[in-house]
Amino acid sequence: MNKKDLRVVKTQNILYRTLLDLMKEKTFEEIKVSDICNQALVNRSTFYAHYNDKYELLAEFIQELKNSLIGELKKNKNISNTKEYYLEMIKLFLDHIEEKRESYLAIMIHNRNSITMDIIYDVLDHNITSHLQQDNSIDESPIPRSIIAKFYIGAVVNVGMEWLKDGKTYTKEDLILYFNYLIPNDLSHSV
Amino acid sequence: MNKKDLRVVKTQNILYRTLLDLMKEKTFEEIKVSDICNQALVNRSTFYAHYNDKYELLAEFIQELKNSLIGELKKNKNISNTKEYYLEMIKLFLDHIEEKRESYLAIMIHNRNSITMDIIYDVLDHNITSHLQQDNSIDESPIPRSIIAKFYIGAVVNVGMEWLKDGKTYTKEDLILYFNYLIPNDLSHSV
DNA sequence: ATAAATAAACTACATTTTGTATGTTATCTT
DNA sequence: AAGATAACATACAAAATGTAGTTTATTTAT
Repeated sequence: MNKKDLRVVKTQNILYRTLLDLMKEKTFEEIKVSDICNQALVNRSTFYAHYNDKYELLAEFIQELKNSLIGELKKNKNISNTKEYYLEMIKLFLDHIEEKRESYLAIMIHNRNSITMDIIYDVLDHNITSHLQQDNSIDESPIPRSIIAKFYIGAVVNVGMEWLKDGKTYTKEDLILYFNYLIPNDLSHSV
Repeated sequence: MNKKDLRVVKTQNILYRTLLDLMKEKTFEEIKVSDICNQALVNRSTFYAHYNDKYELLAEFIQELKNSLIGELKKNKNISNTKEYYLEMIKLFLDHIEEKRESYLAIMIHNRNSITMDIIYDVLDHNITSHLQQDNSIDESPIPRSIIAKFYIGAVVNVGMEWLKDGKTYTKEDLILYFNYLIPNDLSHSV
């Protein structure tokens, strides 16, 4: 297998990085291909040699975040159907958004919560929902599994995003403690 | 006070309506001012007589939804600091998204959850957070009020949006019942 | 019902941005 | 060191934007 041409790696990195920087200043839509190229000191024709348009560059940006989150969540070795599993998931999720803080803030500031939410929901949804499928502790639940999943995913993500924006008023450990209170021992909510 | 010129009302309505229709087909960004005008049978120069750009039209669209939600939530006469208040809030919220279903679906399909979320979060956040300020039943809570608010708002909105997208697999009454299970009697989560 | 007001249509134009194509120069790989 | 190829420079056609000036049609107010 051949190593990728250094020039290609360098150009793509710098374009990626420049997009990130520009998103701190303006909406993604306000960012023109020429803006990226000017700031990156890359010729515009070179840009088009790599991407068909700016949306492709953004897609790469998003995919990178998704992959990172997916990788992070895989670290969860807890296979129990208990609260511990979900709390561990949340911890890994917080680790991830903390690590990618710069990226998430960039897309949140000027692009509304939009893109962020979708990235995270996609991944978490897939993970949590599939786990819930096998969680027979909620067989007797009066609430459909999918609703339970949406409920807690929405809750955790919303708190997480606020935490990032707030500039970490609380420590990650604080947050996990709060979630420990907020999430019931019995996810099935059976009475 | 003079009545608004009929021509103006007519044109604005048709532009608004056309934007909504087009958003069912493509991304907001893919929609060109000329697309709107062609489909609306309105001259492009007329468009610019009303709005500086398509973003201004979208802003109006969003504002309309916000106002509608604000109006809906005001119907809550329950002033207690109990679970009833929050459940009533949720009911009104569900009424709202059901009524504005077409609009919400339009912005969700091609524009990712983005805009939707922001509209709703803004309004709900303002409402719930300010109510929580006066809720002294959670004075003793180990969890900050703002976190509690973000948690349940994210949860409810995420479930609500899924409900819309799913085409109402459950009735509104079902949903309210589920929320009744999912939301604890004691919001403070004190042990 | 008519006149004055004004919105909408029509037309034209300068500007920006996009996406593509082509030849040259610089850099990397083997 | 030679061949491969990425990046640069330049040019161009097409699309879309935003503005301006003129004419036509509709509405409001008398």
